[in-house]
Amino acid sequence: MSNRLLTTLAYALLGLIHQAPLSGYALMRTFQTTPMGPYSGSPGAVYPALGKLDRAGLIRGKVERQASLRPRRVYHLTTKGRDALRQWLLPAVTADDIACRVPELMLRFALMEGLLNRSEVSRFLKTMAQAIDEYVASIEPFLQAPDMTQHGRLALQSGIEELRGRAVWARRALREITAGRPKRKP
Amino acid sequence: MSNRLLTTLAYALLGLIHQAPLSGYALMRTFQTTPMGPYSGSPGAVYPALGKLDRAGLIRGKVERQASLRPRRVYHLTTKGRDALRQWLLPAVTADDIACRVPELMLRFALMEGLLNRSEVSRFLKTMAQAIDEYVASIEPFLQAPDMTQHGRLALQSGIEELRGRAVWARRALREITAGRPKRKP
DNA sequence: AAAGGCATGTAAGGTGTTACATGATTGT
DNA sequence: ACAATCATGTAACACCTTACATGCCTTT
Repeated sequence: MSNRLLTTLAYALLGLIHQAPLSGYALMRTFQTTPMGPYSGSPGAVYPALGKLDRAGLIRGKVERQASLRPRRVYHLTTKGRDALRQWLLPAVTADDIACRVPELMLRFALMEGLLNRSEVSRFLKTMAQAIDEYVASIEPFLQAPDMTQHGRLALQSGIEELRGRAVWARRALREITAGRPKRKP
Repeated sequence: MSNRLLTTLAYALLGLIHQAPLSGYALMRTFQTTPMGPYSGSPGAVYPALGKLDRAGLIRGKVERQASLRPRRVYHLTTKGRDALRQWLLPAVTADDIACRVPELMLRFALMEGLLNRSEVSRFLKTMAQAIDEYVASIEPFLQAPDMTQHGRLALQSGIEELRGRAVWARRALREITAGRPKRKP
């Protein structure tokens, strides 16, 4: 079902490297020190992932400090890596994404700047708002379910409110991003 | 740092079994069909986890259909399992929880009914609201950072709004849960 | 009697975590 | 000279996913 070629971590690495060439350590630090939080700042995840991306030809590391036993590699994106990143960023948002992968959607949004054009970004945000509406409509009936406990109902309400907030955000972001490109008067 | 004995999935299983004795299949179905979504509805995760919990003495399976080659086990919680579940549910919420583990916090809230008393639940919600305030205050400065891209800023705003909404929710839930126990007039 | 849903389980494979090991650079 | 930080990497281990295998039960 999921025809993803890489893990979320790998795409996050590609996205950050696209914004600016970085070393493995700098990538780790980015995860640790910014609110991008839990896409893992552990060396045991980042270095093997970088090695794989390099072997797959999606990134290339330029070695500084060459004569040393400890090389320091600064990675940059290859054309192939750019394409792979675009393939991940591009798809429209589905209700299933909303049910299971909201954090990944926000990561995609944060990393798509400069890789998707304005109409592709608009499509992302529009389909995201729609998918939220659809998913929320599908889970709201659970609020009335008779076997729902008080805590279950409250937790579900919290989830629904979170998603409604994200839909509002998506529509606001859409306006902000399309701003400066006013509609031509007929 | 994390002195957790079990995985989130294992605690989720314990919590559901506490609400009502269930079979492995019924547990999987619960994950698949309710908005508890992605705590995994895959048999390759659920059955081994149940086996481990059984061997550890946290749950016990009553076998129906005994003579058959395919037993059907209905699991119920042992005293030891109840204690382990309580240990997971009880701790106050920290800013680090907010940064990395919000979904798990919501799961804890949904499953603590009937195991924690009213003052323990109150503490959970109060510390959650406080921890959110604290964490949001710590990440808000990033909005003004000069190297922030437009998408980065928008994504961060979305995250901040989500957390603010959860803090509002926590305080509302606190009122709802403490309702019916009015303060005695002096 | 066949089909489809109920129900339990295993095997292979990939990924992430933790902990550790090591080297380089900078500040005191 | 020493400590702290920068920086890269590996090994052991647990876990989850996917795919598969198997058996029971109800409906048509």
